[in-house]
Amino acid sequence: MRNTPIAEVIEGLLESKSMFRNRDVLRSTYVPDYLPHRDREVEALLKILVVALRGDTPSNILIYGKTGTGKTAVTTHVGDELEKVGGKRGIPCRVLYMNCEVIDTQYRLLANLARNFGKRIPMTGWPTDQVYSEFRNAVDSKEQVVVIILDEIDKLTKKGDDVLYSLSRINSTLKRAKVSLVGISNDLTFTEFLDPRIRSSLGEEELVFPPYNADQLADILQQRAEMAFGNGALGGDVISLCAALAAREHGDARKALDLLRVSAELAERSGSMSVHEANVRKAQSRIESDRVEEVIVTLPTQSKLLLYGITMLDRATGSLRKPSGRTIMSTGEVYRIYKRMCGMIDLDALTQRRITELISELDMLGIVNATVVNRGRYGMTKEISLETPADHVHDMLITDTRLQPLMDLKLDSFQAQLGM
DNA sequence: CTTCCACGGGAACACTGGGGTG
DNA sequence: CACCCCAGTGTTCCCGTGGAAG
Repeated sequence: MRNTPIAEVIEGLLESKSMFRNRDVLRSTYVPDYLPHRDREVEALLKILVVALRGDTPSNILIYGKTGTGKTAVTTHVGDELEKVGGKRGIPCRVLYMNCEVIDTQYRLLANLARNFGKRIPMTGWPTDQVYSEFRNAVDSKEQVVVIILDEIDKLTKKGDDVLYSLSRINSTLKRAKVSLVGISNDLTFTEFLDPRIRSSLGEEELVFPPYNADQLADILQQRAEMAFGNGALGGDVISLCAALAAREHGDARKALDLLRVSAELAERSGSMSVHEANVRKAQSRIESDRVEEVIVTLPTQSKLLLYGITMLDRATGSLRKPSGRTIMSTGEVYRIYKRMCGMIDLDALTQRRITELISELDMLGIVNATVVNRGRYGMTKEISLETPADHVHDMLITDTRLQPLMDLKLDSFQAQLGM
């Protein structure tokens, strides 16, 4: 291989037979024509929205369900159908999909909506209400039905109460057009923090998507596998294993699909023409470690340094701890280390208030475990422990150039500094 | 009943990157 | 051009609060 020109290697790889016929159908973003085990949900959603084609205003809808229960797939699928039928019947019907995890401010949401109607809105600069009226006027410029899908709507509620309020009652200001909102959330409790007026108008109808069980997941995988692979590419138990593993995690179809796709990719890379159970097991740990790595390398410098401090503490106490147990650290300890390290690499230290917040973020990302405990006379703190082996995290962190000066920091001298 | 340490909400601030207007 | 307005981000400052150990 070493002596072969790269061009030839590429040629060879391209010509070698692939077990895949169509890899993309295994991605969770792919929406098939038929969604197994979601007939009820499709029908329910369609029933609510179809009144728009009779000239009435459809209710606003909230859709709940854990990740990978088909919320987005069902909604976009129904949206497409609605647009098609509307077009056939001469009723202009627009379905706008907005992912609030990406479009996460009021301004950006309104600007994106307005741009869908050909308005030119600058990225920033205008007052929000001006963007709102641009959008409103664009919508009301003719008779039409507009369905706005707000995916991950819970991400918006923190900073976007106002926009939800105005959108939810936009209909009363429209003369010709009709607007319906479809909010999608995986947090069942998110309306609790909402202004009651918004809550009632947004949640006129509510749909809850139950998680898939293992059999249903297997059906979904079977459907996709037929499109994705050539004959005989899958070993006997591969699908049921993927389904079982994903079912264990609240019936997440996205996870099941990822498992199947990555298993197949691993098998292919190892030169095999079929996927086996072993590939699935390997894929499982691979997906998780890829996720962790992705999260860690994209962390802002301050969080990296904080995490670096946590790994150092973990490693330093490693020799003292029982083989099974993790090192448990408190906020105070971690903060002291962090501050010391800031001095070493010439970085402004953040306040403890802020660090508490960063720790919580690391917790939500699943990098560390942090729970608040009340130790009575000894006050309140977070008990922090690493979720992934310290050495592993450590190796990823020192690839950051700004953390390089800390590389030579040896464990023993560190322990000495701590007085251990 | 006190005491202790940090949690976490809220206001306020500094800055950035973009308006529009005279 | 100078100038002020606006949204958004990341941060600091201030502070009331929890709840078991002492």
